[in-house]
Amino acid sequence: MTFSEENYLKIIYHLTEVSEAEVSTNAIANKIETKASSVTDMLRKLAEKDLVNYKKYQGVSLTEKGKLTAKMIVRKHRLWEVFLVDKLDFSWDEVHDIAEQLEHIKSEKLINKLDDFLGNPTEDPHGDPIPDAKGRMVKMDKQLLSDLAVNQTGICVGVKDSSAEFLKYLDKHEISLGSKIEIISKESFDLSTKIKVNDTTELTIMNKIANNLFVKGV
Amino acid sequence: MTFSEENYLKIIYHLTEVSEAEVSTNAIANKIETKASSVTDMLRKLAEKDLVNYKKYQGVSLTEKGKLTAKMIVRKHRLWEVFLVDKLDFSWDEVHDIAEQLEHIKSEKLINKLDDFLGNPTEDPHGDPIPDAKGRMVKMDKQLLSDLAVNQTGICVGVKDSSAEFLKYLDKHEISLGSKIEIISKESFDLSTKIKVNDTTELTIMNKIANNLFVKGV
DNA sequence: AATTATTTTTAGACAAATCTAAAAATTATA
DNA sequence: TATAATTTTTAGATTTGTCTAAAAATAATT
Repeated sequence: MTFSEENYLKIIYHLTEVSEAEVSTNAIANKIETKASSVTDMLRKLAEKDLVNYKKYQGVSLTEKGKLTAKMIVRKHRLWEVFLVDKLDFSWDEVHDIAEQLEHIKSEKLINKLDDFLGNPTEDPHGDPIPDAKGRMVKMDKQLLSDLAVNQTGICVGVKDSSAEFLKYLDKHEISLGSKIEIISKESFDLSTKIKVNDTTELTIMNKIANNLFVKGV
Repeated sequence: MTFSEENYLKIIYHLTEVSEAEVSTNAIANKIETKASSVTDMLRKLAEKDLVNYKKYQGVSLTEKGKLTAKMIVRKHRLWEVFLVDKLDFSWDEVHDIAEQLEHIKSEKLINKLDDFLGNPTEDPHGDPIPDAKGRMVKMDKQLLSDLAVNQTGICVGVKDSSAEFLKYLDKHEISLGSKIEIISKESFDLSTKIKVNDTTELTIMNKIANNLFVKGV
């Protein structure tokens, strides 16, 4: 299993996570920043190895084998992120790129020992679930902040967009996992929302923010 | 800097460490398990990048730039080994292969934070010195066990051969870093040595063992 | 010193992963 | 439903690191 093959599997996994439907060649090409023709080549190779279901022009999906492989990569990625944040004191906007590298380290024993060392966490620093050694993961019931009505309150439990820019925005406004967020009012004209963070600070956020923050109702 | 280039630099570094002389193409080929022709190709490439001094048929040595690069790889390798042993509870014979992968992770910040997390160790689990962020390393004065005379005593401070086989042999006979070793007698006929470990166990070892164990005189 | 043996390099080929450009299939639109 | 637009695939080329086999240089031996 090469570095590149693993990246394709991971991308396909993430793309099927949201929509469930077959993934298109172009969708993969965009995510992985390569050309459609390169994707086609790789899909053939992965199909050959029975990791994806691929029919020309019809898009791809992961086989069970492919799905498990992808989950193990995601597992490694997220465990390393926990390590970086909890043990090495990285901030949550710095860990993605490093975990992209660490996720390809091959050693089952290593990842299982790391899992234990970290106390078998079920979520990474962005609130995403961590698959266990068998690929199982607990899915938390969470909703987008934008789905809360006025006067409702939620606890921040994750981010949908985990780009460094968005995470830094949250840091700046002192929103992190566990923060209490109350919807004060909504402005339908510009789709902005006024919220109160941790019972103290009032803040007006744009739709782009509310659509990318996961909360759990209280 | 590719994975492969880093491996070549590291090998050349280790080969020059022992003898100081120019390294031959074949010496590298043997260590890296590849063909001499492949080595020639790579040496050209490394010379192009000003990482090695290379003249056809004359062998190679590292430039200052190449040496520092190699030291940073060694630094990463050894720090990760410390992490694996101290934090994840691996035994000293299991860590080499995993560290071979981890040493290629690219992030200065990561390795410096890891260094701090581990308490800025100066030696890895095999007693080898760990270069600091600037490439400096403390070299301990150590000698081979085979250089001790009868009745002399030393403290085990490192291994010359860090193969899993040798390390497991040492484990079996309860020799580890810090063990006290006293030379009881030497048999010149078969080059064997009778030693006493930690003031308790007597043991007869072959030359192959005594030549690969570093001790510090007491 | 001449010849043999060994080491090293060159030349040409290959596999993996990518690319460009063109062809084929699918989807959208008039 | 024809035609246009888009997507996807094919064909052929490129790069990186490797290989084999042959040639060139160096080292060893008689």
